[in-house]
Amino acid sequence: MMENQNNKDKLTVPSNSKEIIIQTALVEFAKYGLSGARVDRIAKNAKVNKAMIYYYFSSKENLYNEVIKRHLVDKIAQLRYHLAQNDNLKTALEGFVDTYAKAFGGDRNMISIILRELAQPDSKVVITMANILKESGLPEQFLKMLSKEMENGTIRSVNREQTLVSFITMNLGYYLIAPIINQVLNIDNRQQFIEQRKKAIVDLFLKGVMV
Amino acid sequence: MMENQNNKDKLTVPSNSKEIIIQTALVEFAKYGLSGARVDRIAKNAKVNKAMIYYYFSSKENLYNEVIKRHLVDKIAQLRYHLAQNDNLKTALEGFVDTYAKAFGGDRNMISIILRELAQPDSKVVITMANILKESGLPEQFLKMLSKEMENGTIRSVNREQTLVSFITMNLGYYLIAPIINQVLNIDNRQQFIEQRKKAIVDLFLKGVMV
Amino acid sequence: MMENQNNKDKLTVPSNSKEIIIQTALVEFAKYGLSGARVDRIAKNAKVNKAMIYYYFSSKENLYNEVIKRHLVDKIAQLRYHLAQNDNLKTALEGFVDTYAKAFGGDRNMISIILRELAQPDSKVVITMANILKESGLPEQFLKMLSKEMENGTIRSVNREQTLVSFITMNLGYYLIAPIINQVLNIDNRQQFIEQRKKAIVDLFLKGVMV
Amino acid sequence: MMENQNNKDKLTVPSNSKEIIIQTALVEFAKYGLSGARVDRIAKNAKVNKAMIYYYFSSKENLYNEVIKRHLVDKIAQLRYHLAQNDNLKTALEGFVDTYAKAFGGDRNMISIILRELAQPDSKVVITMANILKESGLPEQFLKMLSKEMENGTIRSVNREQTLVSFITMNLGYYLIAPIINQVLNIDNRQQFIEQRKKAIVDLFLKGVMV
DNA sequence: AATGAATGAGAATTCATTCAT
DNA sequence: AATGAATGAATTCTCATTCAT
Repeated sequence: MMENQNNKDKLTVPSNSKEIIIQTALVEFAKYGLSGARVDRIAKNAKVNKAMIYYYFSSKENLYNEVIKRHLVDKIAQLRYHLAQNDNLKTALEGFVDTYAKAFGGDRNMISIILRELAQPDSKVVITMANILKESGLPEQFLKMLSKEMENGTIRSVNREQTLVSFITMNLGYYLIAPIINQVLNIDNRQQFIEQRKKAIVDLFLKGVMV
Repeated sequence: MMENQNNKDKLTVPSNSKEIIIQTALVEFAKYGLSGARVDRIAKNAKVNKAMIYYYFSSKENLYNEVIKRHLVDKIAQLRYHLAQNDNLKTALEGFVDTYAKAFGGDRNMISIILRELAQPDSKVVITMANILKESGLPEQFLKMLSKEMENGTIRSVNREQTLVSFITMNLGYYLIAPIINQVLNIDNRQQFIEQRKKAIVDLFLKGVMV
Repeated sequence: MMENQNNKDKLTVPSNSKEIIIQTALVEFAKYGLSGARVDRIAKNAKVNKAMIYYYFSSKENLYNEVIKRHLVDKIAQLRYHLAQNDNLKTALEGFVDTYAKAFGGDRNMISIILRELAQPDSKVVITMANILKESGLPEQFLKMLSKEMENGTIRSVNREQTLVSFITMNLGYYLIAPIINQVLNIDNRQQFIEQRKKAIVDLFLKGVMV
Repeated sequence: MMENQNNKDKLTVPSNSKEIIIQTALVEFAKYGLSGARVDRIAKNAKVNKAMIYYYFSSKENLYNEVIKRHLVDKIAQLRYHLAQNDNLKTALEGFVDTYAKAFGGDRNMISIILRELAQPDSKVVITMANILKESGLPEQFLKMLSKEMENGTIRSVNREQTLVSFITMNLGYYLIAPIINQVLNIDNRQQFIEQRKKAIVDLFLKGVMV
């Protein structure tokens, strides 16, 4: 009886080594990539015995996949959660822009991991990401919004796919090449720049598609 | 150019192993990154003895730097060479857009390498690239162009830096995340998409900044 | 037998994990040998917690010894039990042959373990087995039987040790190299082959030693 | 020119590390089995850098297979070479018996390896051995010899397969269980025992099959 | 008895780099 | 320039064993 109770108590406080490993590994993989990451270093930084990493994840590569799964799911969840309500075009765009900023403007670790994956032509992670995006319905929703506005005559006739890509790249693009941009333009107040960026994107885009 | 001439001049034609190694290494580094690249594999693919790589380049890291130097210099040269003449805003933009397409729309190897470098916060390569860009005067030139057009009243008053970033990301952004975009939008004719893209960028941008 | 009774008598039926572990370990050691066996796998197959194996057996090697002790004792017991009554030579031989078939024709696990032990020059298990055999009096009994028959003039004068070895190897030998024999001779009905074998051994041996 | 000559000279004295590794590994695998063998120990005993083992053999398992290939080929070659001429039954048998003694009475290393393989039900090595044996035609040749002699009336009617198995096990069997036999029968002069054994086998077998 | 987590000492394998020729 | 062999320091992964509860 006491044992059962103990077990139940334990369930509420499961060993958090696994979590610590995942968090530590995220940073390691972001810094060094899959091949450059060192299991030893992860273990040391996570303050766990190296064997525990194999106990929970069975291989470095698998740990990598788990890290991505975990954090990508988070990012996607954010995107979905902040999904703009389609009140009118402007507020919808502002919603999107804000969501990008929230998802990628903060923690740079996942950005690093994604960049490295983008470098591999047939990366499974990229394929998965694309599929998740597709299935999320977000791109379609954006395209439909454009169609509707064109029909309404609110915006001029544009190539919808290209317009979508323009919007995405204006948003995501900065987060990807931030290290270059920041240096070229001597940006020191990153947060302020992002706030300006959000406005500038909506501004340029809206004017750009208006009749 | 001078280099080419030198090579051709030499009567005692040196083995072109060095060149072959650089080309093979480019592909290897693009595929696997610096830490994932294998000297063995480069040697095998280049069909040279592994020791020769050390004979010519003394270390893997040095070979990597040589590869980047060589191909980045090429890219920068292209950017400078195609540098738009400032006839009027539209043709200038078209020139820029075309230059991006020429520089990054073809061989994806350097894109991969750059993506991986962008993933590292303090990448020396990124810093170098940023410096080269800065010193090239291209950003400044673009900003000045905007200033002039604003003064002329040709375009409306905009945040110049943000506008520059928007323009760059609309251009470069696609090449960076092409693997995702292509899959999400089911793009099979890449070349055609790029042609459309060039027009769409200029179109959206021009309308976007017009008074 | 006494052991079985004990187990059944105990009202506070102890968990039979120990037994299950021994049986599972037998299979594991037979398949992979001592060094190839995995405590994890034994635990998993026995459906017990790995630590329980150490609780009961304190080490892998000790578990191995327990397994051998248990099953070798069984085999020896069988050999003793079936020990032929020395009515006449033929029935005695038939008894022996039958005993071998019963001891080694069924479960191949102990055969595997013995084969691996035979592969080690100074295997303690082999030494123990030899001692048990020696002390069992079986070889001596066989040799005496031969002596008596030679005195009686029932069989011709032969080297008794070699004759013993011939008899043992004809019996045991098949069980040891069965995997090869079965394949070379395309034997599919193993049981039938063993029945034939029993007759053939007695037949060849008897004729072979007759005057 | 000088270089070419040098190269040719070198070809006559290729690095013998590979050979040394194979010989050392044979002993290691015989002693400890595949899973018990240590690459470190092989390297140390062979006095080569551990990495060289992977340079030549790419994995421990592959080294094991190469060792077996090499030495099994040797053994089979011996068996074929000593293949008895079918003058008459007795000399043929003597030839066989002698061949077994030559093949298995000397170096015990391969015996150990074979014993461990026999312990694994679906050992590829065992299957290969059986196939080689089959294809060698030896068993068939023996069976045919028995048939002919039965037709001639030289020997009595016997189950040919069983008779073959009896002959093989009388020969091979001793070499397999020598550690037990030697101890049970207090054999110290192994070589002398083998000489006696050769005679005893032929003697018992011949008498056993005679009309 | 029983469990999940943890540990530490290996053991296999890899790989950049160097050497001898 | 070129090659095959060699080296040594990692690096990933394994596994018997133990601990805390």
